[in-house]
Amino acid sequence: MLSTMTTTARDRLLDAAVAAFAEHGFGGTTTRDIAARAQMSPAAVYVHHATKEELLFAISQRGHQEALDVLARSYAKVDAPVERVAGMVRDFSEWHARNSRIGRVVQYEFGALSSDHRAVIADLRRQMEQHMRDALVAGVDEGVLEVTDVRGTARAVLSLSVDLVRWFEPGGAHTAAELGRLHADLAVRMLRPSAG
Amino acid sequence: MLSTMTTTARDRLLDAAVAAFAEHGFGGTTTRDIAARAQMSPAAVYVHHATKEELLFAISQRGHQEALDVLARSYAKVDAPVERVAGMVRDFSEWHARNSRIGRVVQYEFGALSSDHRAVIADLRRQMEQHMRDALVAGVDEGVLEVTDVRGTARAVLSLSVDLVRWFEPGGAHTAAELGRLHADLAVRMLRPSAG
DNA sequence: CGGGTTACTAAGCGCTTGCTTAGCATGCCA
DNA sequence: TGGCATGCTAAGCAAGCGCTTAGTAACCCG
Repeated sequence: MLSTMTTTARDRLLDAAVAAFAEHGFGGTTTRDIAARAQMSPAAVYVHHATKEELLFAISQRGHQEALDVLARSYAKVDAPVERVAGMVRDFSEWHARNSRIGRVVQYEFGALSSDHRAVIADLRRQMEQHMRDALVAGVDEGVLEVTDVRGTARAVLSLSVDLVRWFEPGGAHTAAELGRLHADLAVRMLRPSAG
Repeated sequence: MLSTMTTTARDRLLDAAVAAFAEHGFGGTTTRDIAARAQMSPAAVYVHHATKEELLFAISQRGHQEALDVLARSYAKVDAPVERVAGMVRDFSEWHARNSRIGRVVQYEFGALSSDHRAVIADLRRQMEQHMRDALVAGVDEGVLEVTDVRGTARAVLSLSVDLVRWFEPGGAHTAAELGRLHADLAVRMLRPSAG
């Protein structure tokens, strides 16, 4: 029961911090606000995390790792390059829509991390871009994708998914699944060889 | 000379605030930091702007208006739908690359605005999306673009340009002009009717 | 049962925050 | 020439900040 309670309190704190950071930004959020959202005293924050920045790092690392896992799983699941890229974009967009608050925090508060923590996160980001580049290169090698600037195009394809955290709201014009399908379709059209 | 000096001091303050907000976020920036960057005393900030939030609003309004003007000019300059969309994406991406710090502030600090100011900015954003939707619809009507979800696709096309403020650094792998051309090419491929 | 660990709180320390006040030089207009 | 507006600064106020300290209740293991 103790370790269950511990995990619960820690997670309540992480959830509260995600909500607060997404709403007011890292610099605009007080540790008192986080504590209140988690229904604890201000000092309780420091039982589980040494500083406010470590709370952000925990959120950022978990968020990036989850997103990377989504991308890696979608990469590994399919061999045919076109269908593989489509699946990656679909799942990556859908994850960002379903986790848009977390996405906003991890994308926009990168600069608030300490330089050590920033290096850890930057490495996770590099891995995401590498997965997408690998997927593009495989398609080019098989002649089913046409990409002249692999680095720039990989970024552009990922932008489609990432940027939706800026405006996505559950209950809006699109569901997460619809956005995933739309973006996958647009990405495939972006990458297919021009006719002729 | 007086009005020149006034404009200069006001603009120095705006520039300083853009740099500070882009680096630390709105909540993480102190008015003392802004004043120091503009080489003034902390109180001088309040000679030109009533509150820190009004400074952000001035930056956000100016930034959004400039970006909207870029889009509107590119829309008006060309009639042929495919070339028009290509020009809009090229110029919009290039502007965001050349003004990535301003772009970061106006995109990521939207939530820090007062609700009155937020309404003004939201209207400018609506106009941008409307311009892109109009451009897509014109192409669909002429049969030279294929778009099933106009609203979602317009957002996706704009995402290509906007999202680059998240990572673009002058002196990186791409120049602003190169990114504009790349994104314009990708957008056109996204929107062209499938062969057959 | 007793020593130690864990999860927490009430209170608060020292500092920083957004913003204000009082005052001063400069330049313009009557 | 005198009165007033403008653009600025030095000093500082009340409030709020991140984080610490001292202490308590509950549980765990020998």
